[in-house]
Amino acid sequence: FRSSVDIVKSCTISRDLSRGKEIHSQVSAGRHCRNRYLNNLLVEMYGKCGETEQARRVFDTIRNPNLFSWNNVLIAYAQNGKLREAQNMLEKMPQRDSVSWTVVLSAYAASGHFEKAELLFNEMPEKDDFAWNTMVSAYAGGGFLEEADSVLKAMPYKGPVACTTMIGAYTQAGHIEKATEIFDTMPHRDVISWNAMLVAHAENGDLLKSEQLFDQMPERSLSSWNAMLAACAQHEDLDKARDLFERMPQRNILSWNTMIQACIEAGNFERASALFRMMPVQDTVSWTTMITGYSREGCIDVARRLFDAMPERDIATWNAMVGSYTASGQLAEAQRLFDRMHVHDVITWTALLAGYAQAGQMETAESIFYRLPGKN
RNA sequence: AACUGUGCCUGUA
Repeated sequence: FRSSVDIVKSCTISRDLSRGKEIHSQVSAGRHCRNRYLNNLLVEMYGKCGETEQARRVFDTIRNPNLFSWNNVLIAYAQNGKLREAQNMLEKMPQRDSVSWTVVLSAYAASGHFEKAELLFNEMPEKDDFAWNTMVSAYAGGGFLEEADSVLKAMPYKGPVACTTMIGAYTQAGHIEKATEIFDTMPHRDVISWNAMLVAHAENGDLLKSEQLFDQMPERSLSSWNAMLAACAQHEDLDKARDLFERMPQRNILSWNTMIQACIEAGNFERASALFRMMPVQDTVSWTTMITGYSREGCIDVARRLFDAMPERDIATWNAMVGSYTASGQLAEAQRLFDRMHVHDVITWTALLAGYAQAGQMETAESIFYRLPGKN
C-alpha cells in the first residue's frame, strides 16, 4: 500500500502519465482498489497530468468522497482551464472550504477573468492567507499592480508570500523603488523574499546591490546561489560567476545551465562547451543555451549539428533554431524548420516575422502579422 | 495518521 502511494505521488510530481496509468491499473486490480486515500491521490495525479476526464472517472468510483476527493476533481477542472465545470462543481459540492474557493478564484484569474475572481473572493465566507495571497497574485499576474497593491493593503497580515508576489510584479514592471519599499517595510522576510529582492536589483542593473543582499541574507538556499549566479551572468562578470560556482554548497541542473550561460554571455565558448560536456546530465535548456550561443557567434552550422544531435527538443529549442536562421538571413531554412514544427507560439511567429521584415519582404511579414494568433 | 490551493533561481524573438 505504502509503495503504491509513493508511486502515485511521484507520478504526480513528475507528471508521468504513462507510469500513472500503470500504477492505476495495478491498484484497481489489487485489494486497495476501494481505498479512498489512494483514489484521491489518483484523481490528483490525473488532474495534474491534464487528464480531466480520467480524474473525473476515478472520482466517480469513490463511494464516500470526502472534501479531499471533491477538491481534487475541482482542481483537475480548474487547473486545466475548464472553468464552467469548475464553477459547477464548486456550486454542487456538498461542502466546500477555503481551498475549493481559492482554486476556482485562481483559475479565473489565470484565464483573465479578474472580475469573476474578485467576485468569488468577496463571496468567500472566510478568507485564509492562501485566499488573500491568491488574490494578490491574481492581480499582479495580470499586470494590475494598483489593484494588487490595494488587496495587499487590505490584508490583515501582510505575510512574505503576498509581499514577495508584489516584489516580483514591481520588478517585472521596472519599479525598483516600489519593490524596495515593500521589501524594507514587510513584517517578515523569508529566504524567498530575499531571493526575489536580489533578482530585482540584478534586473535593475545593480549587481552591487544584489551582492550586498546575497552577503547579508540570514540564510541562503540553492535558489539564492543560482539567482546570484544568474545576476553575474547577466552582467557578464565571468570571474565572479566562476568563483560563486566553485563555492556553491550544492549544484543542480539550473546551476550548471546558468554557469554555461555566464560563459556564453562573456564570450567564452570554450569554457561553455567544456561545462556542457562536464555536467552530470544535460537537459533541453542546456542544449538550447549552447545552440543560441553558437548561433550568436555566427556558427550556425555548429548550432544546427547540436540541434540535430540532441535527444529531445522543446518549443524553445525550435524557436532558437528558427531565430538563428532568420537572424542570419537564411529565410528558406527558417521557413523549412517552421513548417516542421508541430506547435508555434508568439515567439516562433515573431522570429519569422522579424526575419521577413529584416529582408525587406514586407508583404510576407505583414501577412504573418495578421495571421498571428494571440498578438501582444 | 497519510492526500488538495498562493510567492523566488537557467534557455528561445
